[in-house]
Amino acid sequence: MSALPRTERGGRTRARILDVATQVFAERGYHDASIVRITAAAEVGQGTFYLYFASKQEVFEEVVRDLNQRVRRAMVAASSAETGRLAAERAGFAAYFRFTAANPALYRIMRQAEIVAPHVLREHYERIADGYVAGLRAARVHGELAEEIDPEVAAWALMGIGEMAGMRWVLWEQPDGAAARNGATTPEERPGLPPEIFDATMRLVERALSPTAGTPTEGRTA
Amino acid sequence: MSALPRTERGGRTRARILDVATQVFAERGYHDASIVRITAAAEVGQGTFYLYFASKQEVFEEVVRDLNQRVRRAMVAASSAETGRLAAERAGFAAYFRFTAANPALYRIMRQAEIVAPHVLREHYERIADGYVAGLRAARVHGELAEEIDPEVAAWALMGIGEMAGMRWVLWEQPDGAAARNGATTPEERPGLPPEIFDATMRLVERALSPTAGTPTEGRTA
Amino acid sequence: MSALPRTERGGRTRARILDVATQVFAERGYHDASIVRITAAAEVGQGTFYLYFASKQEVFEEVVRDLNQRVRRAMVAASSAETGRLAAERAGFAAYFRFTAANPALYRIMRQAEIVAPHVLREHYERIADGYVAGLRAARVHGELAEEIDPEVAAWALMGIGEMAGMRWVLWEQPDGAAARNGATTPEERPGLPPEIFDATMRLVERALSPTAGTPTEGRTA
Amino acid sequence: MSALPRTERGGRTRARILDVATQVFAERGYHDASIVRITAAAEVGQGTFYLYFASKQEVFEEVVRDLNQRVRRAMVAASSAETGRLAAERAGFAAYFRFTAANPALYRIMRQAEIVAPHVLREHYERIADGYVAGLRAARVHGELAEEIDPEVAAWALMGIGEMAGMRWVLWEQPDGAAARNGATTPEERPGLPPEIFDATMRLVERALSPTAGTPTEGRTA
DNA sequence: AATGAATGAGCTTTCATTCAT
DNA sequence: AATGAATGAAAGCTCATTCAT
Repeated sequence: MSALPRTERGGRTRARILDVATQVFAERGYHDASIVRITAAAEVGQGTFYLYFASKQEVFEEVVRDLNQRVRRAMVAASSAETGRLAAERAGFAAYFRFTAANPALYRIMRQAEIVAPHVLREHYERIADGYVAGLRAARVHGELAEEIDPEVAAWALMGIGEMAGMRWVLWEQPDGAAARNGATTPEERPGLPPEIFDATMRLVERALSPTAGTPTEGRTA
Repeated sequence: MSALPRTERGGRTRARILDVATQVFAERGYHDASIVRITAAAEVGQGTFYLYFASKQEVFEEVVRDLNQRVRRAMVAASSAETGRLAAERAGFAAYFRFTAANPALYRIMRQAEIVAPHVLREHYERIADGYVAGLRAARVHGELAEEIDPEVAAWALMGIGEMAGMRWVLWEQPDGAAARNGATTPEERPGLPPEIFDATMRLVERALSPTAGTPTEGRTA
Repeated sequence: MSALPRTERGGRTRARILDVATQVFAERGYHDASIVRITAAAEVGQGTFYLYFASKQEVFEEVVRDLNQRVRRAMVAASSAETGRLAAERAGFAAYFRFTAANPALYRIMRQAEIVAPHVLREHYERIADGYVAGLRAARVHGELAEEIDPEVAAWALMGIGEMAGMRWVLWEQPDGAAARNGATTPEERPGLPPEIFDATMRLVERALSPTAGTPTEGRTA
Repeated sequence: MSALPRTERGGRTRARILDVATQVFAERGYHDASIVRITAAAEVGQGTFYLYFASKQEVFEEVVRDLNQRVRRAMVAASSAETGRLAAERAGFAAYFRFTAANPALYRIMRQAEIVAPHVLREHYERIADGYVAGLRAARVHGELAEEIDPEVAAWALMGIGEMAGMRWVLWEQPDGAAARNGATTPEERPGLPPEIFDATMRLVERALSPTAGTPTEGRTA
């Protein structure tokens, strides 16, 4: 049976296993990610695994929750640095792409979650959507969101756009070194998405949401 | 070794296996969809499977290609019935949701493909995107697509919106019998998506793409 | 059930299967030599196989008997061309090596027979031994075999020497093109064994058997 | 993955599996010696097998190497107890037959190795041959080997004689209880081969090798 | 005479999990 | 807290053989 670690040393062991599990799940898929492999990579015995996690399924769910927390924190951090509502949204979007670029595990693990742990996947999407909805409601209050737009529907649309663009231009391009081409150096500046794609995407998003649609936004790069 | 069936009887057997495999993969996931289960459901011997497919992986890829073909055909059929360009796009979108509602297998199988057969998944998305791009280019020619919108980016955004909305409002709602609640009777009228959601989504899409953005479209139901 | 072929065409089919089976058994071993592979190589349907052989085991035994017949014929033909008794023996030996060089299948198939069809293997060795025994008895009558030598024991010793030398210097050397190095052109002259090894072997054999032992034989090359 | 046992308990388990595998391979042949059968006979779970051996092929090779080591040790032990060179050779020969009589597995497994693990089989023969060559070279130095005899060729001839005689008079006779008939009691005295056959064989060998050939040796029994 | 579709037992191998130490 | 030996069910896949055509 699993339990919370009682000592600091135990805490470190548990964290190491969780970390390694994330990588292994992402690289090999849930089913090929055997406990043997995970424990070997974490340099612990197989039995040790079961001190901290009740089952393979359980680590997987933990991994999903962990990733969800991390990506949401990155998005919140980025958007709360902005003052304008849509500017905040744009910043959050960019943060999402950056996270994806830095943690391709996110995608691959979420894909698996559809089968392995559907309820946790649902939570993942719902929590991100909630963040978008909150942001859009705030924008609405400030008159920055077109009246005819439903924040709920818009939130899921934004997520879909982000996920698909992330897959297409971040993940698939990654081996080609797209990020490097951007010439950006600090993580804050690295957009994840190629800048022209990011701009085109934001233009589309802003046309959809902004009350003053049709007015092209300035071509800022995220 | 697998081979193409040489007799009509063989052709029927192969088709039955492919069909059953689609269901089983969708219901249980690639890993739990054992050959034993597939062949039992298809009511053939296990060896028979290997007359027509070289491996489990191979049927899976075949299933993905088959679904891709079917969904694209449904979309093309629906949109080519319309005359206006964006009307065609709207019709294709609706067809996608209907297909999703009728074949929830599509989603679940594509999610798995990310891990099981990434190159085939890529083909799947690229082929659908190509369809959108072609439609949007045609719309551009007729002045129905805003100048500042990149058809490529828009295509992937549309796919993302469709996929996310389909997951959220078609798949997740399905056990609740949402489709039934709609009161629609013929498959043509069944929108897949609840009509108010479909409308809200189309409003957002049309704001994003149409040159006359900001002008709310009338609330047609797909 | 299998039956003897009734037509000439059937005879050809059966012969083709037997021939192909010999090759496939030699190349892949009894167990990896599947009926599918054999029939495919023979370009007949799987069912056709069972028109001529009752089972896989049966073809194998037939193959063993066939090879035994062929190697004995080669040996008899070679030795009956000689007049001296030990000269005949030497010629038979050489024929054995030549056959081995030309049909490496012989070895590989006999090795398998130990497990797959032990009684047929026994027959194989006993028949060859019988040939040697007959030759040695004739030599004894002509005073060409030392009194203290038991023909039965000598026969099996000769077979052992031939088999081991064939394995060591014919089979194992074969990829190195040892036969080619000999510069011999007609099959009759090709010794199978490198000539210096063949001579050394014959010297040893003749010392063992000849009544005038210790008298080195002239270094003829087979 | 297989690994060396890390505890004493593991060492015992591995040894038991290796031992049982030798018997099962000899009795049923490589192919019919299923892992299920081996592990059942060793009274361990199937998975346990794979803790110590990577595959069926791997145990088989290990078994071959193990047998090779044991038979060579038996031969060396027997021949190093003798002082005369050819006496040593004779003692080694006898040891070989005794080993064969006590471990019929040797033959049956080596036959299989031709197909299953040819390179290991080759090592097996080469190592034994090396032993003979060393012995014969030493005999040559002491003037106990005829000048015209090539030690290399003689070594392989001796192996061939030993193998064939062992097959014919040890293995094939065994079910008839030949060894028992010999009336020998201690393993040292049990010749493996019926004494008259052993003597006849040694006579032949000594004629072939000894510089004073033609001089019948006294009919000592091994 | 010839075929190829169909079968299911049986193979090797993997893996999450338990437990004694 | 940590380990690694042990397990056995279950997986994917092959194959000799049968049989309807």
